[in-house]
Amino acid sequence: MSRGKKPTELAPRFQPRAFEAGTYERWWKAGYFGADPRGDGAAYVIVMPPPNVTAELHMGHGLNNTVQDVLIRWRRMQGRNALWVPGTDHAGIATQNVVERRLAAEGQTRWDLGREAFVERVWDWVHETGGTILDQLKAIGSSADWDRTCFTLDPGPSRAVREVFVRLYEKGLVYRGEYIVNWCPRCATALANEEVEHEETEGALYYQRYPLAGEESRYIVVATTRPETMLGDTAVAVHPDDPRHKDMIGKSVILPLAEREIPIIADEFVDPEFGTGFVKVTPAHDPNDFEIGRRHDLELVDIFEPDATLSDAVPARFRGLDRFTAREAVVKELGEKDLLEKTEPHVHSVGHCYRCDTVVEPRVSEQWFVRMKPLAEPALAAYRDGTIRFTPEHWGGVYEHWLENVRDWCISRQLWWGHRIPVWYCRACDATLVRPEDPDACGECGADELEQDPDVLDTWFSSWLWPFSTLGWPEETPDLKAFYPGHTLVTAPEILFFWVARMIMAGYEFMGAEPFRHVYLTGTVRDHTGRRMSKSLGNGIDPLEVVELFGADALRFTLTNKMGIGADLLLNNEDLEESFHVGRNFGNKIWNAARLALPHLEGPVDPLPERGSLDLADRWILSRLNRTCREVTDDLERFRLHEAAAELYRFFWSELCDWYLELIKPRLYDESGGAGRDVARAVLREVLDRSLRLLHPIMPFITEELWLRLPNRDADSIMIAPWPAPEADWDDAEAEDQVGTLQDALTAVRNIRSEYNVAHGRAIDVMVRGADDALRRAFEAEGVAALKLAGIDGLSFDGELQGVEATAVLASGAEIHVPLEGLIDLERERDRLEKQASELRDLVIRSEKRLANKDFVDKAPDHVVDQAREKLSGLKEQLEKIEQKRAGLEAR
RNA sequence: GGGCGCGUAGCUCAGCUGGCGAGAGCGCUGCCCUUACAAGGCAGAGGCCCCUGGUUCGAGUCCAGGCGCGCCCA
Repeated sequence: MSRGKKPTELAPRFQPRAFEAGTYERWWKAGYFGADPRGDGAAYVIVMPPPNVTAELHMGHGLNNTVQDVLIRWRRMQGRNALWVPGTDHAGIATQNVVERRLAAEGQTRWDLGREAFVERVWDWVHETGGTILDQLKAIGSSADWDRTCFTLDPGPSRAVREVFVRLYEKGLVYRGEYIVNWCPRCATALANEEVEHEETEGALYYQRYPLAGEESRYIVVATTRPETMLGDTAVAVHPDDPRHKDMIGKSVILPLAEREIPIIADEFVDPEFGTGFVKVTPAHDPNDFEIGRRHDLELVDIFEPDATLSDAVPARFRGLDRFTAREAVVKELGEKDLLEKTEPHVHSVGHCYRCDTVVEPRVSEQWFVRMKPLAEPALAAYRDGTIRFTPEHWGGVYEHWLENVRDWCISRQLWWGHRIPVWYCRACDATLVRPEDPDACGECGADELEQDPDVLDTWFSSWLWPFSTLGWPEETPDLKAFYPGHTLVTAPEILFFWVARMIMAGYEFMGAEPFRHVYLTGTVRDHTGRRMSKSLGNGIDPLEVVELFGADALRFTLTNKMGIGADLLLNNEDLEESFHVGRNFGNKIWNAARLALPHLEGPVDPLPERGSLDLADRWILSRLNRTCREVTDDLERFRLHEAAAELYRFFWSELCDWYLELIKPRLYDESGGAGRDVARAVLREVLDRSLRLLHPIMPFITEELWLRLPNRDADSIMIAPWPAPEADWDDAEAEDQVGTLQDALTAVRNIRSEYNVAHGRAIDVMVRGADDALRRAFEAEGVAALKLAGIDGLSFDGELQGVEATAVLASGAEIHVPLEGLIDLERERDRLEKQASELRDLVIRSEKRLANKDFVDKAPDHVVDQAREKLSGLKEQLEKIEQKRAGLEAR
């Protein structure tokens, strides 16, 4: 569908709402987002970090997906077979929590409904809200291949999950066992170590007396931060080499309150410096104690119910108490019995559930685990040999450190929402069946009394397969062949361990290759006071509101512009205008540049003419454009998106709009029928065309809207137009030099006008003395426009000084004289010149010092020394002229 | 306890591999509704680049230590 738009349709103001949605619709219908495994060009693949299926878009998603879309659009324009795989995640705990909360509002629990009905309810919720977030991603312009949208609970990814579980089980890398795990009493499930957030907390250290068995008048003192767990103590430990307590090893104490006799044992783990050197050992409720318990074959006394109330394992008076109430009760009773020696304030780290922030309880239970060491080896090697790289680089070290110390992964969750563990237990013969498909009968005894493991798998157990499960694995699909391994992963650093590292491990284990080569970790979005934006703090910004107000391009440009490598990103949630006006204003600038340009591009436009027929301004802008093109491409290659954005902003605004458009106006408006107008039109078309292409990955909508109105397009959409390459013969140092000095001259004149408040309408005469060749030729070539730009009426060279005039000396040595009879204030002029002279004097001194240093002259590279010499002579000339002029004024 | 990051204009930050007369946006000052744009134009003010040492001909940039602020892991 070839489509052109009439330039005259352009509204005077940039109104993104008028076209963004329609443009997106058209792209989609044209199939531009889709990638074909048989497509041309080398593949370039990004898998989208799947947002929670019921989530709503927040600024973190906005940032993340902007980066991905910039990269994918750029690579697509470069001719790569670009695939961006979208999808959503079932987010086990989070989603189940939401639905449970909704049930609670109806006065129900999931137990009231039963497993099947509850899961139905969750599906209802997912069907109701799922997909919202994907539509929201479309609103910000994301060009993902939506036809491939995947959900972690879809049949394909589900099959991959089972396949992986079975393979790992058969390899001995998945095992079941009774271990101490992190337990969230509110979610009533085990968590992986990574799912626990540690927080420094002001607590207390309780010194408790445990009487010696048989010598009740003597006691030892243990220190603990968690007195309530004493009810589950099964030993007291000391360090074997602790001279103070050596003689106590082998004795026993009477555990107070519980009135049980427990041994005093020796274990290397005990830190003699901590407390009294005696530590209580609670193997069922502390990870270290659990290890001690194993070594000494201690009994496990689990004192908690799943909801962290005290169980039947404790004396009747404590049963049913919540753990924090129990702490008070225990402390109170110990005090009453004179068994509490003292308490001291103590800061220690307390684990919290990453989903509900409840204090996590270490608890022994039977769970499924993945043995991680063997999986970590290739993932580590891939980082160390440079196969996988990180931006910012320092995250590589964090990744490496985690992998070196990786612990086994608890993958079972006591939830109902998720992938059910593919394990069946035979009630007849006790066999354990681990199968990718649901079995009908026991493989051992043939009985059909099978019971499936009630637990589900950690959500991350499906997302770690994402880079290949979304492409059809375990089938050997054409997609898998064409699009694996992928290339870039863009995500937030907080899921480096949860997701990124595990994906790399899974990639090597199941595909024999890395899932991507480059990991780009974004910063964190914060509010203007530096707090992380979050739902609970209520300080978030809804990206869709920003799109409504200012447009997706404004959102994207602002975010891109603000994202330094590794830097957090501050946005004012109380003032969206303040936060996003930069992007919006830039859009408006682009829009208005087109409003000027497009009417002049109506009718046939010539191809870019021979260099010989180009004006100075034309040669200059093409040279600058070339530079911009190189820099932007280089920035994108190095993931320096913020610099690409800044470079484009600078080029478009400060060079194209401020100078080029102004310089060619006389030619554009020239009705005389000369060739000049056609040349200007051809160059203008070319420059706009390329600038818009370079801007497209960051600002897809406005660039499309305007690009479609350009004549001589080579594609039906800018999205599939080729990425500009620099043209060797556009580089033009001479033109850059000439225009540069012309800009200096005009700025000097404008400065004088401004200094003396010369009204805008009042044209002035300017006389230039000592102009170098570059300036002379620049004025010759661009005189008409140049004079207009500074409000110059008559320009002359090397004339006689008038006497009463304002003067400026350019870096090139050229003198600008503006006779302003009646306006010049001699004193002011002297001050002006003196100020400039004084600045120059400082520079001259610095410069002379540097060149007087023999070491500098000998050791610095020649070109640096030469440059310094030229600089100095230039400065001296400039200074001399200013001083002369000032002295002249002094004489009056 | 271990590891990492940050400290540059009033504010938010660029400044990557050392050569800077230190930049941008906002804010500020003055002038201008000049027919693409007041969401704009022109001109300008504003900086012990946290501190102290070191490496180097040369340090905002590299190294060490200190101070202050964050983050991650145990």
